[in-house]
Amino acid sequence: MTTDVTDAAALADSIRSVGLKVTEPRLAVLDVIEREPHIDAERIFRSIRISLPGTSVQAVHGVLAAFSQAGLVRRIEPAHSPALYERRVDDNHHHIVCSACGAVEDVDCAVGHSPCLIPSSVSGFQIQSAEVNFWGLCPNCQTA
Amino acid sequence: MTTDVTDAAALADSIRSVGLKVTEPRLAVLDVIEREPHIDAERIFRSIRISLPGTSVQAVHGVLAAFSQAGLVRRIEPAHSPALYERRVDDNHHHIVCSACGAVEDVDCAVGHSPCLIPSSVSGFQIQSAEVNFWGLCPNCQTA
DNA sequence: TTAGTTGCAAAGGCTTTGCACGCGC
DNA sequence: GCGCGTGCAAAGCCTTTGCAACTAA
Repeated sequence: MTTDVTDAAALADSIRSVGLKVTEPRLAVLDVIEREPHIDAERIFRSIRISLPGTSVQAVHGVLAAFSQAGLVRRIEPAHSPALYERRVDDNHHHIVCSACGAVEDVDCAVGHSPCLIPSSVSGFQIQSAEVNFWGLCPNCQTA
Repeated sequence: MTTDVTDAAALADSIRSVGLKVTEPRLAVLDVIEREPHIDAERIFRSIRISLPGTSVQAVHGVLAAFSQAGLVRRIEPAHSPALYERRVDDNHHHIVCSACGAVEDVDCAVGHSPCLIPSSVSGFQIQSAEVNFWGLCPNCQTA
C-alpha cells in the first residue's frame, strides 16, 4: 500500500549517504524498520523472508550491525527483550515499554515528561549519553 | 577485615526478614553484593567459590533470582553487559556506566542531575517505573 | 518431618564469528 | 575486476529449566 518505487529510491539514497553499498537485503531491512519502528531482528527476518527467501537471521544481524554502526538506525536494548531497532532520529528521545505486551513508543524529550538534563559530569564521570526508559501499561493492556 | 560475626548475623536477619531460609550460599552471595555493589553473577560466583567450592554459577543465579524476587536485591541490566545486582535501596536512584571499563556508580535522584519526574501517563501509557542510565568515562578512564 | 534449596547437567534465546561464494560499484 | 557483502554453519555468552539429594526450620 506504499509508493514502492519512491520509497526504494529514498531508501537506497539513505544507505548510500552513509557510505554503504546498496543491496537487496539492506533495502528490505531498512524498509521494514521504516514501516515498523522498534522491531527486533527476528521479526525483521520474518518480514523479509517473504520477499527474500534466501536470507537468514544472521544476515539480518549483519545488516543491522552495519546500519547501526553507520548511524542509519539506532539500536535500543530494553531489559527483558531482545535488541530493537529504529530509524535514527538525531534528537535524543526516549522510550516507554509496555510491560504486558512489549509494545514500545517514543517519548519526546522536550515535553516536560522526560527531561534530558545531561550534566557534564556526575561524581567525576565525563558523561557521553543518557538513556531513559519508562515501563508501564499501554492503552490496550490497561483495558484488557 | 570486616567484623565477620556481626555481619553474618545482620545478613541472616535480612534474609529471614523477607521470608527466605538462611543458607550458606545465600549468606555468601549477599555478603559479596554488600561488599561490592553492581556485581554480576559470574563475579559473585568467583568470589564465593573460594569459601564454598561446591557452588556453581547456576546456583548463584538461583540465589539471585530468589533475592531479587523477594526484594532483597535489585537487578539492573545495562545494555552491553550481563545483569548486575545491588543491595536494594528503597529510593529510586539511577546509574552511570563507564563505557570504557564498565564500572557502575549510583546516581542520586535528588541532586538535580537526574530528575525522576515520573508522569502518571505518557501518550496513553500508565507508567509504573522509570529507569535512567548515563554513559560516560569514569575518572580513571579519562586520564588513561 | 517437610517444604524449601542446592547441585549438577543440559538446553534455551539471542548474538557473534569464520569462511567461501556472489554481487554492487 | 575488486572488494565489500552475503549466506550458511557453528559456536559463544548469559541465563533458565529439570530433577535428585539435602538441610534449615
